[in-house]
Amino acid sequence: MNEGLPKEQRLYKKKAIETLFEKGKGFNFYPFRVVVYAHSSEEDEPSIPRFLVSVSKKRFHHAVKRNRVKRLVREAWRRNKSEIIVNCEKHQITFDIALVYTATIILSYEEIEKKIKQLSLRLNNNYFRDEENRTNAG
RNA sequence: CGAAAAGCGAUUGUCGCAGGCAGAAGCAAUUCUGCGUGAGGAAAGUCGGGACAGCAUAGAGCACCGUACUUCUUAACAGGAAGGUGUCCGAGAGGAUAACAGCAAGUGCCACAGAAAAUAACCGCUCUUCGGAGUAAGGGUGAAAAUGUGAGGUAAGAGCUCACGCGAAAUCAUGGCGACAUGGUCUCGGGGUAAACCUUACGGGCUGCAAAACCAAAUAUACCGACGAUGGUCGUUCGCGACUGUGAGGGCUGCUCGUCCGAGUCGGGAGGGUAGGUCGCUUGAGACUGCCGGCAACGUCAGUCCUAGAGAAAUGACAAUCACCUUGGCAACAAGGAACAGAAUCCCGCUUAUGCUUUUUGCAUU
RNA sequence: GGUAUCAUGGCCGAGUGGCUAGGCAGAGGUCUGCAAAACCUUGUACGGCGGUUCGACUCCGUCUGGUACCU
Repeated sequence: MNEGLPKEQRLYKKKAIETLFEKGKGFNFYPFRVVVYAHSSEEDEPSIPRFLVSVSKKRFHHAVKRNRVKRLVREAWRRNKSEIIVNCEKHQITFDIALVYTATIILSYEEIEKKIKQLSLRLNNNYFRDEENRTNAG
């Protein structure tokens, strides 16, 4: 039952979004620019990944196409984030992530899902393996 | 070849999102389960018009803006219907189209060319006392040149006069609710331009759901410059209160009035705080069907139905089968395709973008 | 979502319905031993479509694109 995407797993508060883009670290991962801000959970914050997808009006003029891209990306994320949830709970981490779609064509669902899977793997390696090493060492 | 209207896949499975209803758990926030609902004809542009809300349940005058053949229709409109007139197309029947009041109220403008662009005299013509006077027949440039033809008339000419036309204003008669049409009388011949100023008639208060209302949270004010009422009467528990004045300044649209508030206000540059939730929010000039009235747009009445309400912003993804279209094929089938486009307070229009399917209907040909 | 406003050469920017100024930049030349500066010459524009008008950058409608404000 980890495939849902309720409101608490989405990033919708203005302040949280500003914090993410201010403090988070970004890197390019075609077809996305990924911005991540992983930090220890505070009292009122749950230990889960919080997700945001953004498609610029500059690349897709029509709202129909923007909606299509957002729906595909959201769907792919929804199906492939279960491992990150487990890791977040384990390490008491709030994991804010923004996916900015930078390609100029609409990729198929298969391609996007493939990319999201690769991304998920990379995130798990970069953020949670380090945490484990550090806790073990410390 | 047109015209009008309707539709935009269906079912199943596995996940997912947003409202609603019902049930269960919980002190509550909320969670779980079930059922059912969830983009458009343009949701778009924001070009008209409203509803609704705030400002005085919106006042006067001027300014400003809009509209412009008539009648009807509508909550209203620059929308719609039926007619009228002009222009264009057509042999015709007929069709298409029009910001379609006024330049005969006033003012302005009309480049270049041309004698002259609107109280016409440069050439020409005629007369002459050689100073000049009369004259719009001829000049051919221009987008536009002073009503056309003929006759009379004259020094030469001219609507100067007459006849027949053309066009216009006024007026009368007939028909029509009316725009207008037909005919008569009389007066005229004034070039174009009002999407030039303007005139006439009618209409328009301003701002917009980021309006407005409520709850919660958070605060902090000081400095500089300008302007400013604190009077009277009554009551009094002597704190003050009521009534009535003077009043800077502010609200109401740009100005003037008018009106309301009024003890601090305005301007300047600093500094601080918030930006979370509820409501507005979807039952409405609603939709569909039928009768009747009307040429029609549309209206009255009756019955049935409830049909999105998000908020970093839902309405989705994948798979299978069946339908739809195109191409190939006798067929089975195979390959490919499916437009324009995504609600944001809500309606009525207009405009723009659009692929196909279905239904009704008109014309032409066979 | 709503309300305004703008669009003129490569860039900035004026423009009463009648030939679209000016500056910067570019190109060629003069000057110089070479350059700079100066001077001379020169190319390049009215966002698209339609209407009014004899004639439209200008007036009107519509479409496209940009900018600002309201929270």
